[in-house]
This record gives sequence, C-alpha cells and structure tokens, in this order.
Amino acid sequence: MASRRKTPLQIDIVEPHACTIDLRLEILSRLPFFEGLTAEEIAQINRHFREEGFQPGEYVYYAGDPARHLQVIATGRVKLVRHNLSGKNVLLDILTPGEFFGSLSPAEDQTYAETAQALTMTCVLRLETAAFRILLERYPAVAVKVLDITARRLQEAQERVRQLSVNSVERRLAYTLLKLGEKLGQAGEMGLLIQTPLARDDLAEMTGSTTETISRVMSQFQKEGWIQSGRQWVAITHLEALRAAAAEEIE
Amino acid sequence: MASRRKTPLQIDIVEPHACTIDLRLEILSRLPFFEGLTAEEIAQINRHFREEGFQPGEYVYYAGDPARHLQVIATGRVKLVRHNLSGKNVLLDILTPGEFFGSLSPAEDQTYAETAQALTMTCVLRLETAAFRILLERYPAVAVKVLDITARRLQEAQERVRQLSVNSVERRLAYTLLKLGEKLGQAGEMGLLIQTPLARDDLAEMTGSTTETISRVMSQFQKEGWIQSGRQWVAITHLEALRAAAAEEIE
DNA sequence: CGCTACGTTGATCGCACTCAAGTATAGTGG
DNA sequence: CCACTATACTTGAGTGCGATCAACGTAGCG
Repeated sequence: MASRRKTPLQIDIVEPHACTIDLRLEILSRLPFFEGLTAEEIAQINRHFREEGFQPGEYVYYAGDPARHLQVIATGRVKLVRHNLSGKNVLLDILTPGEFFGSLSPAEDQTYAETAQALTMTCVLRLETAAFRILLERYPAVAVKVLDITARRLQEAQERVRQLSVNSVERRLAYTLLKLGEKLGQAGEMGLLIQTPLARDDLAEMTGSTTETISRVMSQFQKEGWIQSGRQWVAITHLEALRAAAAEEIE
Repeated sequence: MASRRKTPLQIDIVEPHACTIDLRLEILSRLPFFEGLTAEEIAQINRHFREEGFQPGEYVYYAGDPARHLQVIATGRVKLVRHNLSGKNVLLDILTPGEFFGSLSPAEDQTYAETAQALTMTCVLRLETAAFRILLERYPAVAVKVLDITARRLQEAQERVRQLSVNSVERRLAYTLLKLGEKLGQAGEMGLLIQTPLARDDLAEMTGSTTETISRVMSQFQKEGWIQSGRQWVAITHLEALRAAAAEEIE
C-alpha cells in the first residue's frame, strides 16, 4: 500500500557491540537488583561474571541444556521461546539490557525449560548458579529484589493465561503491541517504534496464533491507522485506539 | 449412566476445622520455606502471624483489595481466581496446606490481582507484608526458598501459556486432571480421587474452556474408562491412558 | 418434597486454523 | 547498480473445533 517504509530500526547501529570492553562494572552497578550495594561489593561480585557475545540469531542456550548459569543482558535483545514437538512455539518474553534469565535455582531445575536466542548483537554476563545462590544468601536485599521481579513476571504470565482463555486474537494482539511499545518503544516520526526485529511469526508466538491470522489483523490495524509496519518492524501510530481495541467490554 | 456414585470426598470430615487451636507452631515448622530454622526462630516468627478461619465459599480477599498480607494455608483448600469484566473467570491455582499466597512484595503490587476463595473449611495464617519483608531480609535462606517456589510457579504458568496456545481442550483437560491428581489425589477404591470439591465450572476455568465443553469431554473420558466423576468430584481410574491423552504427538 | 445448583446433551454458528498461491523486501553476487 | 534468491508478508477459500444458546436430567439441601 501507500505509506509503508523500509526498516526504520536502528538497534544495530545504536548499540555498538562492546562485549569485551570492561564497562561491565558500569552495567552491573545499574542493574535493578544490585542497587543499594556499595561500589566495592559490586566490584567483588563482578569477578564472578564472565561475558559472552552473540550474533543475531545465535542461541544463548537451548531448552533441555543443563541449567548452570544465571545470565544478565548487558546490551542487545534476547528472546525466550518454549518449544513444542509439533513446531508451534511460544515466545515467552523479549528481554532488554539489565534483565536476567536462565537458572535461578540450583536445586530446582536441572535443565532449561526454554531456549534463549539473541535477536541482535548481544552481550550477556554469566554467573554460575551456585555463585548466584551464595550471592543471594550474602545480600538479602538482592534476594528480595530478585523475588520482586520474579513475582512480577509470575503476575504477567498469569495475566497472559487469562487473556488466552478469554480474549480474541485481535484483542490479544493489541495488548501485546501495547506491552511491546511500553518496553521497547521509541518515539519518532513513524510513531512509537518498537525497537527490535519483530516478525509476524514472533507476534504469532506471543499471542498464541498463526502467522496468517496475525498478518490479517495487522493489515486491519494498519488500515485503521493505528500502526505502521513492514518487514520485521512495527510502530504504533494511534495509542489510544489500540488501547480501546485491547480493552475488554463490560457486556 | 451405570457406575456413578455420590460424593466420595472426605475432606470435610478428615480435616477438622482447628483454626483457633494453637498447633500453629507445628504447622509453621513444617512449612517448606521455614525448614532449617531453629524452633526458637520459628516461635519468634509465629508471634507475627494471625489466624483466620473461613467457611466453604467464603472469600479470603477480593481482587482489587489493598494487598497487605501474605497468607499461608494451615488447613483446607483455597482457589485463586482472576476475574473478567464479562464473567469468564480464570482459575489460577488450588492451594493446599503449607502453600502461601497473597502479597509477596510491599513495594510492588498495591492491590491483589486475583480473588482468593475457600473451597472447604479453611484456616489461614496471615502476616503483614512489611513483617514478611523483614523476615526475608533477616533470614536469607527463607528468601531463597520463597524465590525457588515463586520461580517454579512462574515455570508452571509459562507451561500453561504454552498449552493454551497449542493444545486442544481435550489435551488440556487431561493434563489438568493429571496435575490435580498429583497434587490432591488420594488412592482408593474409586481410583485416584481428587480430594477437593471440583465442579465442571472449575475445570472450565482452569483449561480456558466452557462448562458445556468440559462436560462433553468428561463424558467421553468416562466412557473410555479413564475417569469416574460425579457432582463436584473426579477420580482418575486409568492414569496411563490419561497421560497418553495429554501427551503431544511428534508431528 | 420441592427448590436450587450442577450436570448433560443437542443444534447452530463463527472465529481462527489450514492449505495454497501469490507479492514484496532485503541481502548477495555478478 | 541490478538481477537473483531467500525470506517475510499478504490474501483467498475451505474447514473444523469449540463457543453459544437452549432445554432437559439429576443430586443434594433445607
């Protein structure tokens, strides 16, 4: 149609792949769950981390691998996917710098339940699960912070269960786009641009739908003037309208 | 049809409603996340709890209420339900003695996201969220344990998201019954009896379906000889067959 | 014994999945 | 710079699972 452009995403340019450089301390000290620790404590914690870089599409780990590390994103984007024997996957989350993933509990899960894949150039900091556990016991404030974040993720997952149970694809897609906008949105001339490679397939795996159906609903949203979208990108142009579409009627 | 019986559930008889009696220490010391603490520590923690009893059907709290307490089940069953404007609810979980629910994080959620309702005579121990937070910071081992449990619940919620996204109602129901059997099952002459009042509605709200569809699939399961069921109760009579029905094909 | 809530069964309908055949985009190598 | 190819996206037609609406059976309680 008329007003579609080509790849306005800037992530690969904006985020230089600086994984080997030692701004690790800088990154660690900005982590939400290390706030409150002294610089010295963070420096000490820092020694237990190892950094690792990933190209777009590379896997950080696969579901079923022995779960031995907690990882924190320094730069880039990572998606978490639950697999299925029949090839229909579920995209659990797209993570941004400062977020952790992987193995929280050494006792609990022996293997990863999901696959972690880099969406862009990504730098990940890794910590052995046992070291993480020691860290939690030494700094209770960190443990509480991690618990807070995990509890919030549980809330979000439960909300998603609810939506899958009661809402139409259209509503779930609108909701998902809004959430992505909040988390990854960057205002610009295209509207609120979702700063990550985002294919129809990804949206299908986030909403429990199919590529074709998502494509149809996206076309509809675009016709209504609520979004703009192209190959692997989406921008929200009419937030309020999308919110209305995501809202549930009282009936 | 032929072989249906009437209410084999024994919960109300087996669990005397002993909420006012002070076996609280006993109960607290058996909690998974207090293991490792000394009797004296537990006695001290005990002072901050208040007990409260509920009749079947009574509400422990409503979604939207200010979230000020962490609660632990001493005896009975509590279900957690997320509401919906249109009346289609989602049953998140059925909790048994020793399990906690409510407000984990004082900072985070100001109000409860779900409603908690007693299914049977139930005794609940309540702790102010602030006191819980202090407890977590004082006993890091407890914090780690709570984190473990929360992380596991997150895994389960994500698994449920996956199932809602890819599986049929029949498969989801089979899976749900198996999970309930594991958690609440009691072997007897009827098979593995799920020891809690469990209506078709509840199963519908657990699987993201409707009463009518659940009724149909339950009839089918019964005809196959996999379960027995009546008003508000279910027993599994052929575990392996149910497992096969819950399993996902490779292609 | 009747009332209420729970459960069953049938008929119909529509959302979204599936299969299929296209078009557009971006990266690649000449 | 442009053809070439791979991958992403679009659109159409047909189908089926499960929701909805409706009516009736059944258990248990007061």
